[in-house]
Amino acid sequence: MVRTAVALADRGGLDSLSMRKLADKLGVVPMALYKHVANKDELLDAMVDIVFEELEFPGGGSWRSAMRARAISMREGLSRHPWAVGLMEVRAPGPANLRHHNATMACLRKDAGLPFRMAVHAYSLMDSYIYGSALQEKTLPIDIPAEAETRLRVIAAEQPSHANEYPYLAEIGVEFAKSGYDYREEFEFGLDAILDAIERRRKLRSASTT
Amino acid sequence: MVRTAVALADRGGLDSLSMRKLADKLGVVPMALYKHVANKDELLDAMVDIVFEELEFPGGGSWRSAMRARAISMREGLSRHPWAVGLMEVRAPGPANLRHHNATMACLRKDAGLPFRMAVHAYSLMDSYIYGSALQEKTLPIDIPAEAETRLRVIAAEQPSHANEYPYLAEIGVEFAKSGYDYREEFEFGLDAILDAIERRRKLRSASTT
DNA sequence: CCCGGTAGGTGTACGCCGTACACCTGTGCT
DNA sequence: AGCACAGGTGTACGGCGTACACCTACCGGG
Repeated sequence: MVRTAVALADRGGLDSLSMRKLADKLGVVPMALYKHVANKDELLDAMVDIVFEELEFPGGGSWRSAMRARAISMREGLSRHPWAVGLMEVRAPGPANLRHHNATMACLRKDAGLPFRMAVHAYSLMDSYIYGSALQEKTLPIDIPAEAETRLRVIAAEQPSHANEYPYLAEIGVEFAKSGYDYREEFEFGLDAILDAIERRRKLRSASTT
Repeated sequence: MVRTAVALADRGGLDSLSMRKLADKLGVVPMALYKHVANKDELLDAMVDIVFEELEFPGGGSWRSAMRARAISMREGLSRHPWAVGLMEVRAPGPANLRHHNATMACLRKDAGLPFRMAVHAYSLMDSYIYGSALQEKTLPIDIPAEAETRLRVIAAEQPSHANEYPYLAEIGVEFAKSGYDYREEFEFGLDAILDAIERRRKLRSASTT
């Protein structure tokens, strides 16, 4: 049932996931669902935990490669399940969710050797970036280069008197029309920048305490 | 009308902003609103532009101080208007929105002297982080230290056999109960880390081209 | 002075949503 | 044989966005 709900939300977004449609898909009457979940929010919680289950978090390597793999896997997961973007950290965490957070903290505390506060900073920084990237990918209306260019051209064209008022926006339109916009590449640039910054602070701290 | 809608959404969230309630608040019948906006989405667009209007973006100083002030102002805005978090970059951008993006690109291109691709990378990195932080602040259920601790304690208590399965989560519960969780402080740590990383890449590039 | 257009408020109605509540049925344990 | 209970059903309520037809008050040009 939860799997079906995830599939429904994957194609069509959260809006097209209603208890009625889900029941239909399962060949059952809407109210039958309430024998398995208390309400729709509980269903969403269960769906989120499925997303967490899909995430991979390799141990064994350096903290940096582990955190990098985690971030990439998470972005991919949220890219597959855009509906989950605003829901990952709300309400009751499921078992996979708990496991994931615990493993991440363990990696930062033990493998990277960060003190508690620093680990929290690093965690918060990385997750904010990951969720923010997923959110942008979900909401930004530039998917196809041509579309992006059209959009920005239209903006300029709508008010001819303002055509040159936003030269930098125009530049974006032109450039993206030429070469496209790759969310994955964009994400990895920022990810590596962030990992660098964390690594630097880690070294600074361990140098000052030795 | 749009101001009233913003006020309604500020207290009570997006869910409690319905055309009917808004009409009520304005002493008018629901359908009257449709003489001023085509549909609810258009209303949301207008509301988002109000948020952009509130943002401050000081010129004059260094690119770094400008971008830092922008980021902080943006986080504050999204903290005041949590409902806007998922809506800032969707659909038709309003005039304040266009102005803001153009000014930001101008700062990165001209003041910071970044080439186009690099400016886009930096912009994407910063905005993802800002939106992600706002999203976490909105959705994470740890607002009051006591509540956070309770939550995590409950998680451990629910399955006594698993009580020690998540030692790092337990640590988080204990630490935050002691000292609280400050979203602003957390945000600024990451913000400065990101600004450092961008600055480093900027210097590297300009060194290699001279 | 009238008169038509228009800006803006009204009332009714439709189809969707989540879900409360009472009811029914088949299965398995004692 | 009896019964509890898991799980499917039907009806109904209140809320939502909004299509559509209607009404009213104003305002500029003949």
